[in-house]
Amino acid sequence: MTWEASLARNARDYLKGADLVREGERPAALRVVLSGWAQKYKQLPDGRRQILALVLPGQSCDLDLFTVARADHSLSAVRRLAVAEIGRQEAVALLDQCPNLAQALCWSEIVTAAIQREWTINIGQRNAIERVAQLMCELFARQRGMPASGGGECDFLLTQWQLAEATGLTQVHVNRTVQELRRRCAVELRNLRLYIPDFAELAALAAFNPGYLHLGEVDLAADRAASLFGGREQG
Amino acid sequence: MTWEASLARNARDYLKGADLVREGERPAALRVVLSGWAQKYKQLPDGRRQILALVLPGQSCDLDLFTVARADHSLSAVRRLAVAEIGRQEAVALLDQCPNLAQALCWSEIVTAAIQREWTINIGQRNAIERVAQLMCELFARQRGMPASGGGECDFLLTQWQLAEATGLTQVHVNRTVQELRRRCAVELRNLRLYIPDFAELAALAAFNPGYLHLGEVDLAADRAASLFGGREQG
DNA sequence: GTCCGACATTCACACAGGTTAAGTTTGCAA
DNA sequence: TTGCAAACTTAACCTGTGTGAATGTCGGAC
Repeated sequence: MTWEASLARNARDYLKGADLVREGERPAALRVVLSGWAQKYKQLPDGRRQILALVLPGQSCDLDLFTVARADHSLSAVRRLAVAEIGRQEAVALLDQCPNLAQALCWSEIVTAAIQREWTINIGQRNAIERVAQLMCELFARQRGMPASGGGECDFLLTQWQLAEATGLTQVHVNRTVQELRRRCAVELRNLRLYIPDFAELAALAAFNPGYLHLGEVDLAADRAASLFGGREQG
Repeated sequence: MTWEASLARNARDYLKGADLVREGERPAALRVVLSGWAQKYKQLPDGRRQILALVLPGQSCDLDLFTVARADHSLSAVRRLAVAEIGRQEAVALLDQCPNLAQALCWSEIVTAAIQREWTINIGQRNAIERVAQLMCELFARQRGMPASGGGECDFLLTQWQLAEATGLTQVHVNRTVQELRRRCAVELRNLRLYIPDFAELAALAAFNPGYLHLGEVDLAADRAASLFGGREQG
């Protein structure tokens, strides 16, 4: 059984908002996003919700969940989502016969942790405009890498409500903020696509520093992560 | 060379505020806190600072930093601090000859990541009282475990200014908040000690749910890590 | 087409928390 | 014992963001 075959054989679909894992459950599978975005989130008893991380195609959702008795956060579909859910036994067997895979997962965990730290300072220190701009920069860079110059476009599957839950703002204030970004011609958001006329300008607005993404740290692990997960390659 | 001997031989002291690692540097050592607290932090270009995590005695600071080309955050001393700084070669040798050590570090990374997620929702969703109360609950539980009933006391080495940087509030508002907690007899803070008369009461104030600390799950995890990674990490 | 639900937008108003700037207390070194 | 810096308090004032509710818009199902 190869990795690719395992992904294909275990594919599964979810509708928008459907939970893959709920906080407190015992997660039993290793999940890899095939298409669409997944979100990690936590909720307070009264319903306040924080999106903790976004999982993009090619990424694994829950290596962390895999080793832990009870999930400390939930995982759900941002929109329609396809994932491969590889059972524990099969996952262990695959990792066993392919140590590069284990290394790749490890590297992905390290980058995920770095992103989580950046989200912490984003929410803790930046104001509304900076927060939204920063998140847009990150999502662009994670999909397309850092543009040498000028701008570009990429997928953007979040509603303004979800954007609010990810940035610790309210949906109303996110709306004001997105419009302000639009007014300044820093971004355009249309049809689930994000258009950035001048990336450097948006990055300046956000005080975006891409170091935490560890792009292009040509590491044995990083190198292999790209090929193993079938995701796009980084320079 | 045993682990304990290595710790003792590589001990080193830092004064309050001194940096052990700065963002952008290539971290070269594995660090373990012997006494005092260390803080991970990030700074924006204009000086706004967010404390990302606190490292308590017995914990390692930077397994993450160990595998990465350039540090994505800084590490400094909360107050006078003693750490063991084990050079890369020596660390690799130790991990090589003691697979349990690698497993333990792996587990510690998993819990650290879970704590980082909790800090994200703390800053993103809770109000000032809840944030401060939550952090106090966490620091108590990490030092003393969850009390079966009643309260207790523990070290608390943060100034109100640092508490502000950790919670995304201002120093002035932290002061108001701590006084409000005092007024409600939820906590007392004196001489670098935190006194909690009734832990359950403080936990309720904070909507504190200790699941994310994964207390008492250690053995299970070591087991699973072993099956996942064959008991050894990459170098 | 037209209906409907999901999203986005707008508005008026409220307030938690930020800002600035003094004090006051505490710890500790000389 | 004094002196000084770090830490903590207090106060007056301000603003970015939250709240609640109504309205507008768009795309897909039928």
